[in-house]
Formats: sequence, structure tokens, C-alpha cells
Amino acid sequence: MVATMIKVHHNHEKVNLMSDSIITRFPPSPTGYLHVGGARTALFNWLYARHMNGKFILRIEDTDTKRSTQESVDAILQGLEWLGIEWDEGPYFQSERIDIYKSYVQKLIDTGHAYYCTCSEQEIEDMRQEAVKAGKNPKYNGKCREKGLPKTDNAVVRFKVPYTGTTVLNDVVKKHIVFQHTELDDFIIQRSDGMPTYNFAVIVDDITMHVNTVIRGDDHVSNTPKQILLYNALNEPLPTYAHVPMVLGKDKTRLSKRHGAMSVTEFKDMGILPEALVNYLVRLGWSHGDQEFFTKQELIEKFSLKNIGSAAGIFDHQKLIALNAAHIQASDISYLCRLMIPLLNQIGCNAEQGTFLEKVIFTLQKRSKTLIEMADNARFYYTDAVVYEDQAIQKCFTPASTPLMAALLEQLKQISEFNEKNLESAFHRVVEQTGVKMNQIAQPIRVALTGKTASPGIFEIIEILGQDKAMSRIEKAIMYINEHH
RNA sequence: GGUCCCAUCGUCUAGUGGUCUAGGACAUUGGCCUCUCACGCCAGCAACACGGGUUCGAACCCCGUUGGGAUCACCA
Repeated sequence: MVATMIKVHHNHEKVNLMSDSIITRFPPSPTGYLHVGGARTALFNWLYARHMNGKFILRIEDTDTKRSTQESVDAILQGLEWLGIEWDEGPYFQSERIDIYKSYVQKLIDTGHAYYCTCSEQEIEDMRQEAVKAGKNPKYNGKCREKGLPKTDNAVVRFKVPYTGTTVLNDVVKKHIVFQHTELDDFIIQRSDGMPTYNFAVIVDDITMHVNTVIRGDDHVSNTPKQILLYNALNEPLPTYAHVPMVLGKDKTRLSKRHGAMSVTEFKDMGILPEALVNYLVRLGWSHGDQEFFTKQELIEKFSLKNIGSAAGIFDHQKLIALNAAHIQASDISYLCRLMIPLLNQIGCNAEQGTFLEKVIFTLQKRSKTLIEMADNARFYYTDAVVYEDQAIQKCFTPASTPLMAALLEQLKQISEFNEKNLESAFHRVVEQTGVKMNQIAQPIRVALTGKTASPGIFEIIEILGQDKAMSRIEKAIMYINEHH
């Protein structure tokens, strides 16, 4: 049984189990990483279930044994967890439910809705060629349909699609779509190796798991009439369908590697906050008036199927980055500190939890678009061996600057308490003494302390660094300038 | 190619017959603030794909054209 694989989260006891409560699912196939398109679909399903106080199921569609891998399963689970998408049931694995599919196949055979087919690959290929020659679509011609063949070793099972008539899909976002049965053929529901095919496995899973709301990419629209026909043959009620427009790359083609980052872990590695990716992905194709910034809680409160747009959207990295900056600004310092410690350690900064880190992060919060950028800009707080950038040397380390730096040093010696206010006064005294502009003294000092011409405010930097470090860095800079001129 | 879907600034979108000389956000341009860089603030540029209808009136409804996308497996 699959019971051992079921991981139930108990943090949503509020879920009511009435028959009309919403049940959604996310059914990735483990053939690669969780990419942003899939993540968005998962998000919509999860958000809708939470919004409606329903249930969200995770199901791994691994009936393609050749392409499915454990690494992919792990990557998908990790991606979902990082995004904060928690499933109430599952993950279920289709590969462990073969008996269930087989019993449903038998039902269909017993009721005359499906049949065994022993046509060879070559025969089918010929049929297609023939159809194409006749100006039709490549299709199976129904050779075995009325033969009443018994089960044999290499037989597949096909579903009988009516030769005439139409199937209608009433979609929440696409509205009314009519499909002609003449466009379909008797598709395979069970492969010769006994595994179910996608269209069949999906509907028996959705039926047996009581999924009543299917939100998925609109690349599935053309599969839907087949699935509806299957529901009807099984005499089961249809779920509510919501086919959401796809996410496209910059050139308006289907998103792929050549469009840059695709998997959610790549975004994590880029220093994107999960709440920013969530916000961006949901907002791409869904809207709530003019609102751009959403916390997860707001998303759960405000998400609805009726505000999903009908046109495909293009993935825009710049907007993601901008939203990320907004989420960084809105984050608690303590949260950012927790995320930053490993990143800082990775680049050789020995960071640990504490007020020093908190102050550092505070100065960087407003000027960092990603966590990676933040870590990079935090370097100088942790390394005494400041590396001066060439451009900074050129611009700020002039012979004229050394007397100013020395004058400031004198003032710093006399400060009793090293706080921003006192430091500002010290700078102003130098300005008054020498008659130069503030930036003529501030910039060389900034380079002396950070190695760069751009940094957080000079007073806050000095306060955080403390008297000893600040003064020794300035002394070193003066020596450096003297040596090089 | 058949079938299906889609169409508002470069991008994401608001808009559901009159309040639209079309609003917001990202990007971009100029300015303010200022110790630098940011943040913030102010201002600017920028769109209803095209053609027919329906209507007193159309971004909104209908038809066509064009353009784009999806899909046509013993993949999902």
C-alpha cells in the first residue's frame, strides 16, 4: 500500500472535509527541476485551496519510467518547500497505484468503452501516413476497435472515442470551448507494459482522490476533451477546470533554458527571496486591481480564479528583481540575518548572529536588490584588509586628501562616544577648519574604510566599525597614498 | 498543415458601453533630496494590432484580417 509514502501536514486542521470543499492538486512529472511555470501552477492550486479553506494534494506522475528520476522528485519537493507551498496530502506516486489504474481499465473494457489493440508500431505508422495522404490528421484508424480481442502480452488498451459529436469544456478562464470528436482518435490508456498513460492516470487519480478543481497550464486544453470523455464513460462528475495562460520567454516562445534562469533553485541561488518569487509568479497572469506587492497572507486572502487573465505572460527578470528589492525592504532584520549568515560565510566573512550583523544588514537593506548583492556589499565590514578599487584610488586618493584625512583622525581621537551624531560633528569641524566641501573629506574616508566610492552612509559605517578599526584603516590609507605619490 | 487559445504602453496589468484627452507597476529619461550609492519624492516618454459592423455612444459586444502561442506520442 502507499500509506507509508503519505506525508500529511497537520498544520491546517481548519480544513473542513465536507463533500463540497475544494480539493486541488499539483501533479508534476519528475523529469527535471521545478521550473517557474510549474511553480506558478502549484502556487495557483495551493493558493486557491488555502483561500477556499480546502485541501491541496501533491502527486508525482512517474508513469514514464524511462524519464522519471529520484533526483527530480527531490528537487521538486525542495523547490516547493523553499517557496513555502505545503501540501496537505501526499506526495502520492503513480507508480505505486498501478493496481488502481488496472481496475479502472477493466471497468472500461467491461462496459465496452475500451478494447485491446495489437497493432504493431509499423501498422500504426502506416495508418498515420495514409491519413496524412488523404489530407487528414495522423490518427489510429480503429482497426482493433470491434474485434473484441482478449488480453495478450503486448496488447495496449485503447479508449473508444465516439466517431461523431462534440465534447464541450466549460472552463473558468477560457469559458466555452467545443471540440469535434472527429479531431480525436482512439487513444491509448494502458501501455503494452501495463502502465497507464497520462490522460488516463490523471483522471483516475483525480477521481479517487476526490479532486474537484483542476488548475493547470493551458497547454493541457487539448487533452481535456479526452479526459472529459473518460469521466463520462466512468460515469463520474467532472471537476471544475481552470486553464491558465502560459509563461513565455522574452522572445514570446515557450520558456526554456535559453531564456536564462528557469528552476526555482536558480532563483534561490541568485539571492531572490521566496516571497518575492511567489509574489512575482502569482502576479504574472493574475491581478487584484493595481496592487503589486503582496505578502503570502494577502495572496491567500485575495486570490481568486476569476481574476486570472486570459493572455500569456512574458517572464520579466527586471520586475522580479524590483519586487525582490521591495520584499527585502519589507523583511524583518532578524529574518534577513538568518538568511545572510550562510551567504556571508560562503564568501569568507565570519558572520554570526548578533547586534553587529543586525546593524550591518540594516545599512544594506535599502540598497540591495538581492541577497547576493547584499553579501557582496557587506564584505568590508568583515575584512580589515581593504582592497581599494582602481577607480576609487584615481578619484579620491589624491595627495590633497591626506591632510584632510589626518585632520579627521585628530578629531576622531577626541570623540568620547562613537555614535553617528558625534561623528557627524567631527566631520563638520574638519569642514570648518579646512573650508572644503563635505564630500571632499567623506569620499577619501569612504574609500579608506570600504575600498569603494559607493557605500552606506559614512557616519553609520564608522559607528559600526568602531574607533579602532576605523582609525587604523584611515591610517593605512594615508600611508598608502603617501607611498604611491 | 488541422484543431484550439490569445491580442491595452518595451514588459506585467487596471479597465467589463458613456466617469478614458486610457490608470498603476517594472524599465527608461529629467529633476529634487544628499557625504557616495541607494531609498524616497516630483515630473516626462510610452499602449487600446488592423478593417468592418452593432449602438446615440465602443478599449469594452459581433464578424473578418493580421500577428503570436498551444497541441496533434505506448511524454506528461
